This record gives sequence, C-alpha cells and structure tokens, in this order.
Amino acid sequence: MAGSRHTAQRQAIQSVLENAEGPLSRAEIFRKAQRLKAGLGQATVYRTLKLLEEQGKVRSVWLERSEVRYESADLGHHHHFRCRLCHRVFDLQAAPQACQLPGNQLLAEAGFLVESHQVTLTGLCPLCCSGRS
Amino acid sequence: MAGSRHTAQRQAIQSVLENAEGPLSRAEIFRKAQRLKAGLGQATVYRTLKLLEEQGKVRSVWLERSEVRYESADLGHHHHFRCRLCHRVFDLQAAPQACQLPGNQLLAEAGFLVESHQVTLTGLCPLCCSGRS
DNA sequence: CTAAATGCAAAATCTTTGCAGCCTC
DNA sequence: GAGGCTGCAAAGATTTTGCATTTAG
Repeated sequence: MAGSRHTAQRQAIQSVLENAEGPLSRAEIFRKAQRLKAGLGQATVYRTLKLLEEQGKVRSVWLERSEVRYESADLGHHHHFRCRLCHRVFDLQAAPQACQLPGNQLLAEAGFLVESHQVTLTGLCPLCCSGRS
Repeated sequence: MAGSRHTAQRQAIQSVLENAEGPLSRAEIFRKAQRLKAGLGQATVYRTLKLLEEQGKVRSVWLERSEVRYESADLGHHHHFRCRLCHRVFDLQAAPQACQLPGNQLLAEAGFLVESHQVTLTGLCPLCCSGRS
C-alpha cells in the first residue's frame, strides 16, 4: 500500500460512513458525500470504497438482491435487521459472547476454520408492524 | 399468480437447483440448465429465477460482493459457509432449535417482528486449511 | 385457439478504466 | 516537484425489455 493520501473526497466518504445509522448503499454514500464535497465523482466513490475495504476500514454486507451496502469497520461486530416493507436496515448490537453460533464445534471437528460471520434478520420493523397499510 | 406454465426451460432450471450441492450463481445455473435444455436463453434464466423467487420456490442469498446465488426453497432452513480462499460455498445443516438467535427476545420487545434470518460463516474449508500455501 | 413463455437483440444500468490535470506530501 | 487522486467520458459488464414466434393448456 504505497501511498494513501488524505483528500477531501476520502474524508467526505469516511465521514458519511462513520455517521451512518446503518449500512449504506453506494448510491446513498454518493449522495451524502456529494453534500460534503461538491463535484465528487461516481468513480471516486467506487475507487475509494474498494480501497477502504482492502484496508479493512470499511466492511461490505449483502442484505438484498444485488445491493451491496457499506459500513465503517469501527462499529465493531453486530448484526442487521432489514424491514421487508420499508427496506430500512437497522444495526443490532450483539453481546460478544452471544455470538457463539450453533455448530461451531462441529465445524471445527470437520476441519473448517471459522474466521467471521454475518447474520441478517428479516421481518417487519416497529413502524411497519404497527401502522400496517 | 395468473398462469404458471410447465415448460422444459423451467423444469431444467428447477432441476438444476434441486440437485445443487450449495447455492449457485446465475452463470452456473445458466450453464448447467443449458445442458438439460439446449438453446436456453439468458433472459429466460433471469425471468424464471425472479418468478420462482416470487413464488417462494427459490431463495436468493448474498455471500460475496455483488454476487447473488440461488437455492431451492425445498432444502429447508440452513446456513452457509464460504471459503475465503477457494470461494466454495457449503450448506450447513442446522438443527432447527439451534436457531434461537440471541436477542430475539429483546427485538420482540422493541416491536420488531422477525420472520426469517440468514447466517453466513466465512473462513477456510478443510482443504484450504490443511494444504495452506 | 389463446395467452403465457421464449429467444434474440437492442436498450437501459451499473461498474471499471484510460487519461490529462490537480493536489498532497 | 513527483506521483498518487480525481473527474470525465468512453469502454465493459450486467440486467431488463420489446417483439415476433413458439407452445402449453
């Protein structure tokens, strides 16, 4: 990783991710970051997200059909809840020791080395659950 | 669901999914289904997968950056393990009662209705784990 | 027969890349 | 200054769509 310069564009994108309520799509990141840095180009968003992901500063998660979302790696481990109706995505704070997923023991015996995991719940959020249309 | 005719193309695609070892990418489905039905077109695969998913006969899962994979819904609930090196995807059979994910109780109290969930483990499969480079 | 389903190819999207100028370090 | 970064626009991929034709029911 020869150089990694500090530019206004990267600053804007990182800032957007750090202040997000949940993982954001590329389009959302582009829109929000453009408000922080006028003239920001799409290509820069693609390039920067790829870079940040390689540097481990950003994680990508896959919550719905062909849509990648990104989140700051600073957030620590957590799971996601996605509302089937309004499509909003919520971060769920999980107690670290709560992540003893079933089967880990068996997997280890079978020779698998589990390094990380991703859990996504789907259903209805409080708003959609009560105020149903 | 007005009509849903039984055609050789759909039969081929469903057959491929039912006999899969793990979730398949669109390209894999296309390739395999073409062997069962010569002349099958890409567009038909797109249209059929979308239809089957809406009918609940097929599920889609998101295991890596911008790649959707599909699996037959007949397989029942299970989780996935994806190898970081060889990228193979394994189905993990989970005991139903083992899927009491932590936090469900809290979520219910907060007004969330959890309908389904997806768990993906990542790491090294037995082969990549032993024969490490 | 009738209308759903298909294949083809064009259209619409989405993502990556080449390049000249700009801006950190 | 030198080389990484950026925006732009062109090039590449990927996915969807229009339409004439085929085919299940």
